[in-house]
Amino acid sequence: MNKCLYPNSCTVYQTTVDCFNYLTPKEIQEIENNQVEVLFKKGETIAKQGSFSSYIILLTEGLIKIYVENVNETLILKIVAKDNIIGLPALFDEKNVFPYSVVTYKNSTAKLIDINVFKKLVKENSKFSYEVMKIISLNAIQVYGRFFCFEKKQSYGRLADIILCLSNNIFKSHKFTLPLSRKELAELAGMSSESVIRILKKFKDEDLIKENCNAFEIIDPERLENISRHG
Amino acid sequence: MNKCLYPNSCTVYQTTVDCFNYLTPKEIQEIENNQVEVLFKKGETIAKQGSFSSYIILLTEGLIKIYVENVNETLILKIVAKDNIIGLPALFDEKNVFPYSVVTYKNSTAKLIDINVFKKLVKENSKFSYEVMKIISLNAIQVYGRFFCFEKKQSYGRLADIILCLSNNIFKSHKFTLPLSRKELAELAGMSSESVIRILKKFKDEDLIKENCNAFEIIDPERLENISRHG
DNA sequence: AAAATAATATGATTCATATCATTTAATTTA
DNA sequence: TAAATTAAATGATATGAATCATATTATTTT
Repeated sequence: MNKCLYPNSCTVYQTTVDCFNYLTPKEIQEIENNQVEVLFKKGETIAKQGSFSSYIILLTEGLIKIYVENVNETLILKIVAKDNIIGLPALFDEKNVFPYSVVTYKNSTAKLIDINVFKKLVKENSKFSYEVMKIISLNAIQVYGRFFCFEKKQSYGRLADIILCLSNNIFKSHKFTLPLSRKELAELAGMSSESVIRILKKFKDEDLIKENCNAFEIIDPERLENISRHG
Repeated sequence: MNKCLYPNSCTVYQTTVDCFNYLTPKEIQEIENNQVEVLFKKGETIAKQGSFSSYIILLTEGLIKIYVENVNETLILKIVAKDNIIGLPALFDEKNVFPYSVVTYKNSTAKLIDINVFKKLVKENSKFSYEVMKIISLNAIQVYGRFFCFEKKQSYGRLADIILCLSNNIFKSHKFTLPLSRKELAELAGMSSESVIRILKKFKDEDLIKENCNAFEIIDPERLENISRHG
C-alpha cells in the first residue's frame, strides 16, 4: 500500500494550478490589474534567494530550476514547467524574502503577481487559500520524494529516475529534447558531469535509451524503471 | 545577505503553533469536542505512511521523528518536539493518506483532532487557514535546509550540525540528555552507527563536546559551528 | 545469577563516486 | 577561416564513508 507513495518521480511534481478558479470575477480582475507578464531569456534569474520578493510567479511558458545555495554550492530542489506557481513560501516570510533562487533553463514567460494582492486574497478567500495550501503541501511532498531519492539511490538509479521523471512529468513523451547541458543534468542529478556522461553511455550501450545531441528517447522504460528503484 | 538563510539548523524547525489563536470560541469548542488526548510510549507509531489519516496530530509532550520509508529504507525528514502540529499534508490527499510515518523517541502525548473538523475550519476560517499555511510552508523550508545539509556537508559537518541543532532548537541548552541510541542518532544524521561513534569520539578527544551515557554537553560551540559549515 | 541479546567501540577492507588529467568535438569569438 | 573557448568524453587516481569482522560492555531475559 505505502510502497507506491514515493515511487520514483523525484524531480518534478507537476501540480495542476486551479486555485484561480476559486476566485470571484472581481478578485480575478484585481489580480489582472496587479500583474505583469515578463519574458525571461534562457539562463536568466527570475528570483534570487535572500532578496525581497514583491511578487508571486506564475510560470506561463518555459522551464525553470528552483535551487537553494550558499557561497559556493547549490542544490536543485525541483524543476518546474509551465502553469505552475513559484515563490509561495515568500508569502510567509516576515520580509517576503525568497527562500530559494529561480533560474530559467530556456526562454520562459511568467506572470508576476503583486505579492500583497495575492496575500490579501489568500487571507480573505478561504477556498482560494485552501487550494494554495494544497499546492504548497504537494510541493513539499514532492521535495520529500526527491530527498529520499537522493539519499537512498545511487548514481545509476538517480539518473534513471530523473530521465523517467522528465519523460513522464515534464515532456509527457518518451521522446524529448532536453535543454540542459551535461553539466546542468549533473547538477540536477546531484552528481559530477563525468558520472552523468559515463552512466548515459552505459544506458545507451544497453539499449535503455537513445540520445543524440540531447534528443532523448526512452526505449526500455521497464528496465529503466527497474534501475530507478535502486536495482 | 543570503548567506544566513540555511545556516546549519538542518534537523528541526521549531515552529510556533499559534494558529489556534485565530479561531472563534465556538470553533475552539468544536475542536475540543472532536479531539482525544493519547499517550504514546517510547517507540510507538503515531502515524504510518500510507495509512488513512483520520486526525491531525498536535504533539503536546515528547519527541518524535517523521520519516519516509519504502520496503527496506527510511529517511528521517525531521524531528519534532512538543507544541507542534503533525500530519497537515494528509489534509490535501484525496484519501487523507499520511505521506510519512511518525514514531516517538520517548513517551509522548498528543491531541488527535478529527481531520474533517480541522479541514472544515481551514476551509471556513481564512485567518486560521493562513496560519496553517504558514506552518506548512515553514516546515517545507526546514526540510529544504536539511536536504541541503545532507547533500553538501560530509559526515563531520552533518553530525556537528545535528548536535548544535538539538541543542539550540530542541533542548535549548548546551547540556542535554539525548533519548537516542547511537543507531538512532546515525539514522538521524544519515550515516552508519560506526561513523557516528568514530566522529563522536573525535569530537570528545578534541574537547568540542563532553558525552557520557548520552548526557551531552557542548563545550566549544564556535568550533563545532565551524565544523558544521563544512570547514 | 547465568545466559542471551543488544549496544558500543575499533580496526581492516571494500566500494561508489568525485577529482584530476587528457583528448576530442563543438561552439564562440576575433 | 583561424584561434580560442567551452562542452563532451574517457581513463587513472584519490577519498569519504559504508560494510565487515571482532571485541567489549551493557542490558534483557530466563
